Amino acid sequence: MELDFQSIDKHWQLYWAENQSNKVLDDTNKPKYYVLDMFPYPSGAGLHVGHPLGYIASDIYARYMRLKGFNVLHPMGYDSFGLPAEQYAIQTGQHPALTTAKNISRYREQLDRLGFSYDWDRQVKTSSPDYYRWTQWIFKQFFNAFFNTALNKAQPISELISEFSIKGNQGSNAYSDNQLIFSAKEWNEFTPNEQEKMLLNYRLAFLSETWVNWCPKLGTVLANDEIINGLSVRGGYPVEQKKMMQWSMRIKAYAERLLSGLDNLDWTDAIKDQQRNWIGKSVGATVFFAIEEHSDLKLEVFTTRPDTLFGVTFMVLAPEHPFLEQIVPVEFKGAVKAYQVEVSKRTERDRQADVQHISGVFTGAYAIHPFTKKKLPIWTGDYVLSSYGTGAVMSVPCGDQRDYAFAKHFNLPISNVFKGVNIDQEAFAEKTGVISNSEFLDGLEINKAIEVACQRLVAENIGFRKVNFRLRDAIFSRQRYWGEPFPVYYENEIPKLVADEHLPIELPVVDAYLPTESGEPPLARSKKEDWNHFQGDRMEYNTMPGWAGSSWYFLRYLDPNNKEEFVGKDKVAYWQNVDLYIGGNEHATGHLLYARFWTKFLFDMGFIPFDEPFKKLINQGMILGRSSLIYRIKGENTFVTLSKMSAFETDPIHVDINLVSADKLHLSAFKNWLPEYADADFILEDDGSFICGYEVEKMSKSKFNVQTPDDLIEKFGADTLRMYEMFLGPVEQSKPWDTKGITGVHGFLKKLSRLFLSKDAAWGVVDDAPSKEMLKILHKTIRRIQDDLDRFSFNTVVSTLMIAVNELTDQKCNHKQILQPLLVLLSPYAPHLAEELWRVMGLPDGTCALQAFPIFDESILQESTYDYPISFNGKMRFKHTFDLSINEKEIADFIVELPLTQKYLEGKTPKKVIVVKGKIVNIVS
RNA sequence: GCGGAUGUGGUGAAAUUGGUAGACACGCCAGACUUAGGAUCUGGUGCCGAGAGGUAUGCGGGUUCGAGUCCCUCCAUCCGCACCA
Repeated sequence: MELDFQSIDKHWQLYWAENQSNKVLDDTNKPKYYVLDMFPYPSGAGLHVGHPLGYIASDIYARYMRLKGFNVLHPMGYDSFGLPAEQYAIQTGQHPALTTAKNISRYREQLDRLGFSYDWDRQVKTSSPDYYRWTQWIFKQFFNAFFNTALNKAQPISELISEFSIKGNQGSNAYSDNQLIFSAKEWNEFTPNEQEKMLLNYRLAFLSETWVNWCPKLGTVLANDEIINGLSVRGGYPVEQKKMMQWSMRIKAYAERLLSGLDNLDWTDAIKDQQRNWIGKSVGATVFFAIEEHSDLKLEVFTTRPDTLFGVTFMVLAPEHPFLEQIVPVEFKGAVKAYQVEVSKRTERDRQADVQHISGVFTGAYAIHPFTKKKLPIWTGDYVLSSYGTGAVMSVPCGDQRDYAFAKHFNLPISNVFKGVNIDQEAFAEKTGVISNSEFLDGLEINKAIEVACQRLVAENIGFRKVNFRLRDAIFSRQRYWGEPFPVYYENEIPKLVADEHLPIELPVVDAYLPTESGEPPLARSKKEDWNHFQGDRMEYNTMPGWAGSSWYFLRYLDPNNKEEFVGKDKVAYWQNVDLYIGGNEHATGHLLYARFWTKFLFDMGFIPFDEPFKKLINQGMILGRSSLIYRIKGENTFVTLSKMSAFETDPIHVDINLVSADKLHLSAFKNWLPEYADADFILEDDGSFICGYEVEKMSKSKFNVQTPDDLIEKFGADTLRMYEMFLGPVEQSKPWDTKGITGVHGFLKKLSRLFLSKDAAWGVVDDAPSKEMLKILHKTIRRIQDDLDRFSFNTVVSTLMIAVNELTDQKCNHKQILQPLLVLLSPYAPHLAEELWRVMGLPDGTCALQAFPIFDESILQESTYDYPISFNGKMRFKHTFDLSINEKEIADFIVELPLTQKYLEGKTPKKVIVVKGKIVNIVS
C-alpha cells in the first residue's frame, strides 16, 4: 500500500481548519511560551524556499513545546506597508491595498500548504486601519513624552511643561539637543507657538531639519540603497544632499539602556556585537576652541583622546558645519562654497567608502588652541561627518591615521606627542605609552594623561567629560503614499495631534501615487474635504517608515481585536514578551533595535510589564539561489555559450531558471520568454547545446532565480519539504538551495510508514511487548531529540529519526509500545504523516498533536559494560570491553599485558597509561 | 579601513564540556527483484596503498597523554558598515 502524501496533506489541513486545532486560548492555568517569526513583507514573487526555513524551525519548536505541556502562542501576520506595492501602484495606477491583498492571499495559500500551526485568528497586518490606528496612537505617546536623564526613563511631557513654568530649563534633567537656556519667566512669556517650538527639542517624536538624499527629478527622498554613484537607481537622475523638515524619534536618549540591555538577552554574540557597534559608545571629552576674530563663537569638538590635545595642529569641519556660513573670510568663500557643492553630490556612504581619495579646502579661518594659544588653521573636509559628534574635529595627525593622511596630503604640520615613537610613516593610534611635548601632560602614561587633561579642561572651563554615541536619532518620516499617515495636522506651522476619537487617520484617496509638482509627498494630492478636515491649515503629508508597524506588532498578537487598547493589560501580563524569535540576520540593527526602543518606551509609560521584546533570538541563514546567466556580445543580440564566451566581449544577463535545465538553455522557450529575445542569435557548443553560466546569490525576482516551495510540495508533500529544509544544515547557516538530497528525506518517510504495515498489506501494529533492544532504540531517540531541540539543533533531529527508523526496521519492529511514541517524536517535523498514521493505527485520545512528549527513561539505556577504545599516543588501534565497575588501575594493568598491546608497543615500555573511565584508554610510549 | 562569520570527503553535513574524525543523507560503484523505473532491497565508498600500514578537519606553529574543538601567525571566502574622531 502506497501513501498518497498530497491527499494526506489536504485531509489534515482541512481537519485542522475545521476543528480550529491551532486556536490559542488565554489559558492562564498553563505555563505560556511565545514563539514568533519575523513577519514577512508580502511581495509579488510569492514565498520562496528561503522564507519557510525559519517558519519551519519555529513551527517545530512550537509543536514541541505544546507536547511539553506549554500553552504556546504561535501567530503570523504581514508587514504590509512598503515600497514595492507603491512602485507597482505608480506604474499601474492600481491601489497598493489591492496589490497587497492579492499578495497576502497568495502567501496565505502557500503558508497553509506547509502545515504551520499558526493561530490565524490572531493575524495582524500593518497596513490595516484597525492595526495602524494603534501605531498612530503609539506615535502620539512618543510625541507627548520626554526623556528624564536623572530617572533614565521617559515621562509625560506635561510634567516638563509644568517644570519649565516654575523654574525654566536651567539644570533640567530632560534629554535634549537644545542649547538655549530660559528662565521660568521667559518661558511664561513665550507665545504658545514659541513654547511649542521649544518643546519640539524635548519630545521623543519631534520635527527637525535633517539632511536627506534629495532627487529633484523624482521629487523625492531616496535611501542610500537607491543611489549608485550619486545617481538614482530609478531613472539615473542626479541626487543631492538637502535639508528637510522631518519627523524623528529620539532613540539616542535610550542609547545607554539599549546597550546595557543586551547583556541579559539570549542572543548570539555576533548580533549583540553588531548592535553594540551600531550604538557605538565612546568615552572622551568635549573641548571648546575659540575662533580668531569671532569671539562670539566657540567651536565644539568631541575627542576620545584629550591626552593628545597638544598634538593638535589644525581643525577640520564637516562641509555641512553651520559655522562655515560665518567664519570664512570673503576671499575664501568661493572655494569653500564650491567644495560644499561638490560634496553635496556625494552620499554619506560614498564619502565613507572612498578612503583613498582625500579632499578638503582651507577656510581661511583660525581657531585658537585653548592651552598654547597657538593659531590652528581651520579646514573643511568630507572625512568629517556632520552626523557624528559635533561635525568638527581637532586634528591630531600623530595619533589618528585619517588626520595623518589629511595632513600629509595637504602638507600640514605634524607634531609628535608620543615619547620615543616614530611617526615618519604612520600615526600612532595605540592607547599605550607616555606623553611628551605636552606641557602639564609630559611624562604621564596615556590613561593617566586622559584623566589629567579632563580635570584641567573642567578646571579652566574649556570643556568637560563626555560620553558620545554614534547612534543617530531615527528619521521617522517618508515622502511616500503606502505607509501610516501621521495623526498630525498643522496650525501656523505648529504640529498638533489629532484626538484619539478620530483615529485611525486613514489613507486618503489620491489621483496618483507620485509627489506633487512642487515636490510635496503624494498625500498632498488629497482633497481637503476628503481628508484634511481638522481645524488646522493642513494635514501632515508624510507617512511613517516601514519600521513603525513592525516595532510593536508582537504585542498586538496577544490581543488582536481589542478596540479599546493596543493590548489589554491582562493579556500582556500573561503572555509577556517573546520567548523565541526567529528571523533573518538583515534586521540585526534596524528592526531589532527599533523594536527594543519602542518596548522600552512603552514599559516606561507603564503600558507593558517588560522592557525587552525578544528573550531568545535565532537568526536563520539565508537560502541563496542559483542564478543562470547567459552572455550577450556587446552591442549585438547574439548570445555565446559558456565555453566560447572568452573570445568575445560580453555582458552577463540573468535568465529565468525555469528556461534552464542542468545549465542547458532551452532555446525556443528563451526566444518566447521576452519579445526582445525573439530573434536572438546563438553561438552554440560543438554538440549543439547552449550552456549557461551560474552564480550563487540572494534570491530575487529581478534575478529570475526564485525557487518556490509549491512544486516540491506538489511532488513530495509538505512533510518532506519541512524535513528537508531542516536536514540541509544548521538553521543559522547560509546555504545555496539545492534539491539533490530531497529524495533521501522522502524515502525516510516512506520507510517509516512501512513500519506500520504488516506483511499482508493491512495496517498492522501489534500489542506485543517490545524487545529490550527496541526499547533502547526508542529511549535513545527520545533523549537525543529532546537534547537537540533544547539547543535548537533542528538538523540533527532528522538524522536521529532516520537512525531510529533504520534500526527499528532491522528489528522488524511493529510494536505499538514503540511506534506510538515514535509518532509523537515525529509529529513536530512531519505533522501530516504523523496524524495520518496515528489515525490508521486506531490510536486513542484524539490526535497526535494533543499527546505528551514521551518520557525518557534513563534505566532502559543503562549498560553494565563499555567498549573502550584503546589508543597509542592518541591513535585508536583496537577496542576492548570492560565491565563498568572495573576501576582505572585495573583496566590499565590488564590492557598493558594484552598481546595486541605488546604488538603496538613494538617492544617499548609504556611511559604512561591514561584511563578515562567510560571514555578512552591512551598508552604513551 | 572597521566589525562579524565561516573554512571537515565528489556534495549537504555530524562530532554538547578537548577523548574512536566523517554519523545521517545525496552522489557514485557492484548486486538482487523487475517488461521497465527517477520504485524497492543488499553490500561497498575520505585519500594513498595489493596488503600491512600510512595519511587526513584552509596553511604554519604552540599547549596537551590526547586538538576539528583551546592559544598564536598567516591565507581564502562570505556578510554588514555610518572613515566614528
